[in-house]
Amino acid sequence: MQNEGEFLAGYDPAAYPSMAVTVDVVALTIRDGRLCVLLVERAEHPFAGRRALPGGFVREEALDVAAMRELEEETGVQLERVHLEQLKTYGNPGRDPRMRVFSVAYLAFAPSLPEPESGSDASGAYWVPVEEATGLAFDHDAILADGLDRARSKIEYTPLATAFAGDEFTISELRQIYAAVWGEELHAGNFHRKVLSVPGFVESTGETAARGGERGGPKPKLYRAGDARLLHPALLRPTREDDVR
Amino acid sequence: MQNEGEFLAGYDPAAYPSMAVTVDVVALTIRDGRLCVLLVERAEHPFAGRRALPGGFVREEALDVAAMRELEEETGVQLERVHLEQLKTYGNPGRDPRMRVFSVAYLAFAPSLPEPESGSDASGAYWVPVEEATGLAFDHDAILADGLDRARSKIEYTPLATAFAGDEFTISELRQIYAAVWGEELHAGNFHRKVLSVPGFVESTGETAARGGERGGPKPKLYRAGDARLLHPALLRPTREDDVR
DNA sequence: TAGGTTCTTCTCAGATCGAGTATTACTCAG
DNA sequence: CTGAGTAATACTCGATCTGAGAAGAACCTA
Repeated sequence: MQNEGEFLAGYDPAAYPSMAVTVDVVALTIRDGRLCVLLVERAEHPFAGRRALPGGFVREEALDVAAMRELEEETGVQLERVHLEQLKTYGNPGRDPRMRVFSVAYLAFAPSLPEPESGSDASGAYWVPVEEATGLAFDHDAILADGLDRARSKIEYTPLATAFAGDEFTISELRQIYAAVWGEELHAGNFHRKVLSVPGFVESTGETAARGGERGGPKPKLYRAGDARLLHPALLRPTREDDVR
Repeated sequence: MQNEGEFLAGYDPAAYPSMAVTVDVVALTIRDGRLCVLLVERAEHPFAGRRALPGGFVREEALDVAAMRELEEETGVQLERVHLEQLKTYGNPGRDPRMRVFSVAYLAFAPSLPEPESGSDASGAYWVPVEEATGLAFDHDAILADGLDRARSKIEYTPLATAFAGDEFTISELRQIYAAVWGEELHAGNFHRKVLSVPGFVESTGETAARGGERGGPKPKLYRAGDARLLHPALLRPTREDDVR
């Protein structure tokens, strides 16, 4: 882990506090049918030039306030419909070569957002498909993996997949969100039946989309998120024998 | 926007209030058919004389090592079969009147342990039925509530209920564990069918208990925990409409 | 020995599941 | 404008899972 020799050589631990608390955010969204995570390019040592999860030090504020602040700073967007929940805290000695750093990781589900402009002063943040988000700084690979696990199981029994969609969406769009997060296709007819049969998952707007799909098909009906907080019954992933043992 | 490196370079420890990181443990067990939590009586200010979750400062060690250490110090027992998992981190400013304290809470599932002797130098820890564990120090009431939520849902889709049992147990004992954690009775026949039908949940020892129940009934067969890490299908709680919305 | 208790296995109807089919409405290429 | 292909939605079917209850045998205490 401590491959930044020059940096560490000039670093005097005694001059600084021996520990710090940060937040790191695993912010997920769906772009072009792919599950993407928000990454930043690190300018400073350690891990200069490497990609990392957005994050920073916690100020005199609550933890979730710090997480939301970091997320808004990186995306440059006021986030209203974003879902944010605490994921896990990482504090192994040595995970940061400078000092003992405890990082409280958060998981965010965001509807598709504009790419942060690289020219703007906002930040050097950008969305990356999760399969391509490897080799991150610190232990952020592990944090991302934990976030993906959480996201994939959370949409099974909560309506949080709707947090990836706009205010109004079609059943088909919702199905594509599940497909993107789980990385596998779903049976359209069964998914349709299931979503409509779960009380409070979605509610009809009474409207239909302005036009059908790009390659044909009727105009789908529009729905918005319902008031359920849990899905009963749950929308389970196709059984994966491997994960069971 | 500044990243961690820039922040650290200009960081003056004297300009900021001191902070600390602690672990607190929600240790659960079943005693006499009741779900109990391990509490300690605080000797020092703040909250002197109040009950609290066992916990303490994190040393130069991993977080889960700190949690296990605290738990062993309080129970005075070497814990081998205990399940320990991270619960959530609490860091609201003001949750500790002395300074900013971030507490990483852990959740432990323990088989029934002997009551720590109050005469011993081990500690002033004791098991308390969860319904009676109110008015705790700091924000420990909220931490305990979160731990109970987690435990109640975790035994639905993982075999962790077996962590409350001994090495060998009967289906009936397992059912009483579920009943104690969920706070409701379960249909014995259906529970029996369900447990045996989930692959890897339990495996037969081939033995039967030395004697039947205290008030009659045949000698039940003995089982031990199987190798499953997830229950497929899950053992869902009777639907609670209230919790859904 | 009698009566009550518990373990374990069945039964049965209703809900849910995955897989497939059918119908209709739409888009696009030519 | 038309025909081919695609997608939204509804429906069918058999397999599986569910909760509720019943039954029989084993076992305890009185």
